[in-house]
Amino acid sequence: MAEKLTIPKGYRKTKQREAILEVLEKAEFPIHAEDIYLKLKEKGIDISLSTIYRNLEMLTKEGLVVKSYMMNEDKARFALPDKKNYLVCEKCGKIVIIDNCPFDKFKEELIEVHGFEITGHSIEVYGICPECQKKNEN
Amino acid sequence: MAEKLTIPKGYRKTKQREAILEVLEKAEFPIHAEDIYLKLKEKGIDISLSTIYRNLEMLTKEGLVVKSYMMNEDKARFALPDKKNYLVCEKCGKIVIIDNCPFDKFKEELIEVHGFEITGHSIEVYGICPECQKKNEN
DNA sequence: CAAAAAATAATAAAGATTGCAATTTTTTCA
DNA sequence: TGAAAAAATTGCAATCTTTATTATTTTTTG
Repeated sequence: MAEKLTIPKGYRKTKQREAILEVLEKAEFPIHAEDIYLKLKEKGIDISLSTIYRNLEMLTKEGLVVKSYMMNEDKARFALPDKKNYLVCEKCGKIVIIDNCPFDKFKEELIEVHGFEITGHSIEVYGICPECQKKNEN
Repeated sequence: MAEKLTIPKGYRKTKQREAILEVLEKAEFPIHAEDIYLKLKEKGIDISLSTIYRNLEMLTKEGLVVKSYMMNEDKARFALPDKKNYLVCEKCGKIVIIDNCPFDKFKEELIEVHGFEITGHSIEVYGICPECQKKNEN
């Protein structure tokens, strides 16, 4: 849980940058650029949306953050790499992170079959969460 | 290969619709709305981009088509469901479809751990293809 | 503490997607 | 077959997310 995220080498330390990293650390699943903007606004930290986008781009390039798109959404989400594989409930939209991603078992198979050198992956699973299953028993 | 795609029940048969389905059937990997537009233009079929978007939305809702976003691209791609899991080369952008997706083996595990009723999934793997590995031996 | 480099803010611009009103095409059924 | 009704398409405007730009502010360096 307590990831020790620091601003990557070669980049300056600014309060905006640290605030963005803090929001990403606390987030329980991938969030939108605007979510970061609003969360910081709540805390009284005024920041420009473009600063958020610029920093997210940098953090993604540096590998500290993973960008993803979710089912039927036309805007990107950002998360720390350990939150990049998730289940989404089609009814209520709940997002549940997949820990211990079973992907590694596939990896070898994929390397063998396709010859790719694999550097990353992202898995999105859709379904209906237990609560919504109970609600909609029809 | 020869998927038998038909316009879903309750929708009218139009040449635009059939043309869009044909392009999707022939595509080897997920493509952009604009790719469909250009492919049809080549064939002399003049169609409006908004018609393409409207139909893609309908086909996605009906489950005939899967929408996805690719690494560092800010526009959606569309494909038949059997092409939704793929490898992307980070160097040359080549896309290779993953057949016989090993996901089913995980499915049971995910159901057990999270209680979700699973309806779908999508896997994107990044890496470097064999050709680019050879080129960049440095 | 002053100069140089980097980052931020604010706004404009770009690009993808959706909405809308008018027109055209399909379907229906008399 | 051939109106009439329903649905779909067009063309364009509007919207929304993301990127680019430029002036200003903040950090860093020595």
